[in-house]
Amino acid sequence: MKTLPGKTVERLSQYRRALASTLAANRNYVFSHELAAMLHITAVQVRRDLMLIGYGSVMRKGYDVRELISTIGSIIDAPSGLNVAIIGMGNLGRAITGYFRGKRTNMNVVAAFDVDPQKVDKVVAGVRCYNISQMRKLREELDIMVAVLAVPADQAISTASLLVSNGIKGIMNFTTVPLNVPDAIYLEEFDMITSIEKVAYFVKENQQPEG
Amino acid sequence: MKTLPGKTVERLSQYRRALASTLAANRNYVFSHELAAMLHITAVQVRRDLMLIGYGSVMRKGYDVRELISTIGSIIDAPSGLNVAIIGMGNLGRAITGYFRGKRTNMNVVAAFDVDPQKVDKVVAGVRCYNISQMRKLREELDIMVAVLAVPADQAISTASLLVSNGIKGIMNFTTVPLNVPDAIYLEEFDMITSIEKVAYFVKENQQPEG
DNA sequence: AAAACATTGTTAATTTATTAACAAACAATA
DNA sequence: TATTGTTTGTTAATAAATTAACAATGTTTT
Ligand SMILES: NC(=O)c1ccc[n+]([C@@H]2O[C@H](COP(=O)([O-])OP(=O)(O)OC[C@H]3O[C@@H](n4cnc5c(N)ncnc54)[C@H](O)[C@@H]3O)[C@@H](O)[C@H]2O)c1
Ligand SMILES: NC(=O)c1ccc[n+]([C@@H]2O[C@H](COP(=O)([O-])OP(=O)(O)OC[C@H]3O[C@@H](n4cnc5c(N)ncnc54)[C@H](O)[C@@H]3O)[C@@H](O)[C@H]2O)c1
Repeated sequence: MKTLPGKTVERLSQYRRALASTLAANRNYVFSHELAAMLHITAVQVRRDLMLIGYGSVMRKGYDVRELISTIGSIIDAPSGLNVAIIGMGNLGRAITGYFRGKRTNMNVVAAFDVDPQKVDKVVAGVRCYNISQMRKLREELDIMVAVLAVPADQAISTASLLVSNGIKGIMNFTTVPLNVPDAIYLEEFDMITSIEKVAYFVKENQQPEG
Repeated sequence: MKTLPGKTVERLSQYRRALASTLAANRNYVFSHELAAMLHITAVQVRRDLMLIGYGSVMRKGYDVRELISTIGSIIDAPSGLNVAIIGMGNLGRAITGYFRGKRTNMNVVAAFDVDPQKVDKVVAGVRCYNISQMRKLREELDIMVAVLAVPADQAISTASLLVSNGIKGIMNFTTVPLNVPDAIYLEEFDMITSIEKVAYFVKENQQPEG
């Protein structure tokens, strides 16, 4: 299959989450407009995304929830699951680790890393924290592909290059420091202040974003 | 000024952050291509965004960093600052509260709210936690406009309607529950699992998102 | 079993967002 | 002071994302 647009990938992840809650509510079928309402988007958008992943089999009473969940999984999930490490077991690192626990996803947080002896060897939400010096060894042993970077700002750049040189393939960067990584490494960044400033702007303008 | 596209607002916030670090490095002017490099975007994009906010005065040696910071502020910031509350002082609530501390922004986290007696009346990173029952009163007294929702999933919907009925104008939703709020309330949502699943997908595909 | 209705998949149209192209505005250099 | 080089602001072109339109397919109602 052709590589999907990033936006579609994001929505597929969200559809799956919405579908899981649909299932939890004992509904076995959903219409495109129901899925749309849950995500605050249009039904056409939903249908178009599902078209892109070639989701066919449908009766005229909506999509088969279980089937769609599994189809989405077959598209966006790595076949054998994907191992994730948290780098920096501070407030944010702990919040993320806790968040993953119990979520039924195809991803596993298999390790955390820190430099602080107080954090090392502790277990949080079932995840053990190792000294960052063991990164190379454990990266390989545990087959860690993706790192969530949650270290202090002044450690961000050096830690990111350590990750890259140790064979990490994707980085989710929560620090506010813009990272430079090789093209082959997929980098995603998020900053709450940007998000909240956006909320603030549109609250001030008292309207929705144009476009 | 015409309402800006949401994407541009996001980038303005990021420009400002990048500009602050430029200033910290004792540079008083930046070129569009330098700003672009810091955000991994193109110089044209930068120039176009600045055009949209009508940023004029420029000598031929780049943008005046201080001036640009203040111009961006005059566009995206609320004139008198904007007060924010954290709803749910758990792991994530604490991480966000700590994150705001010391960040020079126009926004202030002025209160947190929780139901747990263990959390109420405690102070974290300079922010006091109140019982949620005091929300209405304090919302008004402290002029809280924006709420960051970080309560357990099963409390999300009821808490959101409480926020709305108490006069909150914008919500940053970190729970995984899709909220329904009146049109007049600006709603922004974020889910780490979606972001990390996106990283995972493009790592698997071993390429960048198309488009 | 015909008519009316509901829902999908897909193509076409529209709208947004990004990128390219380039004249104008200097600054530096010869 | 001409010439060369940089960098901007803006218009035009391109590309991406969303929305609209609608035929096809089946379901329900009469
Ligand atoms: N993007 C966002 O929305 C957002 C929100 C909150 C925090 N943050 C950022 O995330 C980062 C962490 O925030 P926090 O509140 O958890 O901070 P924190 O200080 O609580 O945690 C940082 C952790 O990193 C560890 N650490 C330090 N140097 C390290 C190294 N070289 N290698 C591995 N671990 C190291 C520290 O020991 C500590 O445990 C900060 O950069 C902060 O600005 C971002
Ligand atoms: N979007 C993301 O990326 C992301 C990441 C981490 C956590 N989360 C979500 O954020 C939420 C909080 O996560 P957490 O790890 O901080 O959980 P947590 O359990 O540590 O914290 C939740 C807090 O909310 C309080 N609370 C419960 N009911 C409340 C109510 N009615 N009003 C006010 N406060 C109430 C609890 O006392 C607790 O302090 C969860 O919904 C979680 O799924 C989202």
